[in-house]
Amino acid sequence: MTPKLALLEEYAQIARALGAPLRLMLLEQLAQGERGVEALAVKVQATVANASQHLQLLRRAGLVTSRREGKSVIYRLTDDKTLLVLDLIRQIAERNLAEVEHILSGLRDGVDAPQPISRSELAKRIAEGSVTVLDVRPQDEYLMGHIPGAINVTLDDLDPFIARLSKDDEIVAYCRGPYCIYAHQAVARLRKIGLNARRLDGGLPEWRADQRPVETVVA
Amino acid sequence: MTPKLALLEEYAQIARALGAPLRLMLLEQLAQGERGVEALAVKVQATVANASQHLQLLRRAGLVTSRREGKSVIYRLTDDKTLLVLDLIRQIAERNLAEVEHILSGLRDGVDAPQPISRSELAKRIAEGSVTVLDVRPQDEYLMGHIPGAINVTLDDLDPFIARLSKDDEIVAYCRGPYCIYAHQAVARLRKIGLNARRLDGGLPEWRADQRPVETVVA
DNA sequence: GCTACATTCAAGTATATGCTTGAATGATAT
DNA sequence: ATATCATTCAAGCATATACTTGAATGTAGC
Repeated sequence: MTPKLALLEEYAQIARALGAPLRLMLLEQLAQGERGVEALAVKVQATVANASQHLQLLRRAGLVTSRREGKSVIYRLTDDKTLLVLDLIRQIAERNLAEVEHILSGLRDGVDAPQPISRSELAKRIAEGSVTVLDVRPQDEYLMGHIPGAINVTLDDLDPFIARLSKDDEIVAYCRGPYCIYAHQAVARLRKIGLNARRLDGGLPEWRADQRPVETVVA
Repeated sequence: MTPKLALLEEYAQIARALGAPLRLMLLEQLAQGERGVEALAVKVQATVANASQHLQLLRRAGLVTSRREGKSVIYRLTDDKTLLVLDLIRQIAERNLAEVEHILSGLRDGVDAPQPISRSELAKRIAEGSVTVLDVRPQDEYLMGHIPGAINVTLDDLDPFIARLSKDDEIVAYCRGPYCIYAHQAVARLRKIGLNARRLDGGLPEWRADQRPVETVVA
């Protein structure tokens, strides 16, 4: 019976690695692309030492790997399946935890949002030129890669930007992925003033995983 | 930023619920079908109070629900997606954790096992009558449901049973699901003595989830 | 070699978790 | 009502985890 327990302990270790908000944020960042420790620490608003410790825990669980590059250590996701696990957990949470439904309805701010648009649908609309795509992530993440033609507008910049949109435009917003709520918030605000806005299903990592084109701004 | 953290905390709670071997065993049992607290406690070799506490934690995470039935409380899985998460975690573990590979190779006992047979393939072979199916779970689980025609042989009973098998038979063994190692062990022992044995991909819950027929022994 | 810089390690503290034990609750049957 | 049974609660202990702080390690450039 001992090998069975040993195996379960290994599986449990992976699950525990996903069991802290800060580590989920780190994984969300790493889903955008590989990063150094300090950049990650800034993004998740933790001290460098703390971020480093969490990253090492993720590495022990096999979820990330690291390499040295000069003075820096660059971390990246080991396995794309990790993103599938995170998305499944989110689905389970939305279906079974009243608390989650409550938080999400708060984000919707009394506005009824339509179903998210699928990535294949969005690709078609982009080809037709019949859609305005908003990337609501911070600028540095936008620069590292975004959906071709997408306009980078953070939530803070949204109000001044609204003047450039018309009620006739179809607007699609996206951000980091299933855990990112910026797109929810942006859509809620746009719909509240009568604009035709929807969320994209998934974020940039999912778009990229579909082998769809990604535009980069060269530094 | 507070709603984001609140959401992540909910997701993390689900992940943490999967972060203890005992709870994984409870979920494995519940994947076979709903059960009362005491039956579960016996199966996972824990005290009733301890099992009850773990079950309550799983319930808080939304992974199981319970109902009262007379004096007993019956628990069951809330969402079939939970099994998908468990299977994904197992896949990640096997790909990325050297420790897991090491444990599994110990189970194989120096024997090279072929790829598991798929469930659709097995269904075809059963229809042809060209396969001997072994259910290596404990008898009570076999009685509650098994693949039609499967023979119930626990690992303890395997040696006396071997005489009834011939080198010409194609043998397929299965047990509870992806976390169950009985089938690995049975296959290793059968192959060691030259028999043509393979494992089924997944266990009874996966077979059932495929809408395939399940045979029950009425009490 | 010396210095600067990014990351990791080590120690300390507060909090959370897993398990045990024994008592409390809830439901049924007499 | 009382007795019985299954489950849950409550308290206590040992261990694990999250975060902070300050020191140690490793690499690059002078």
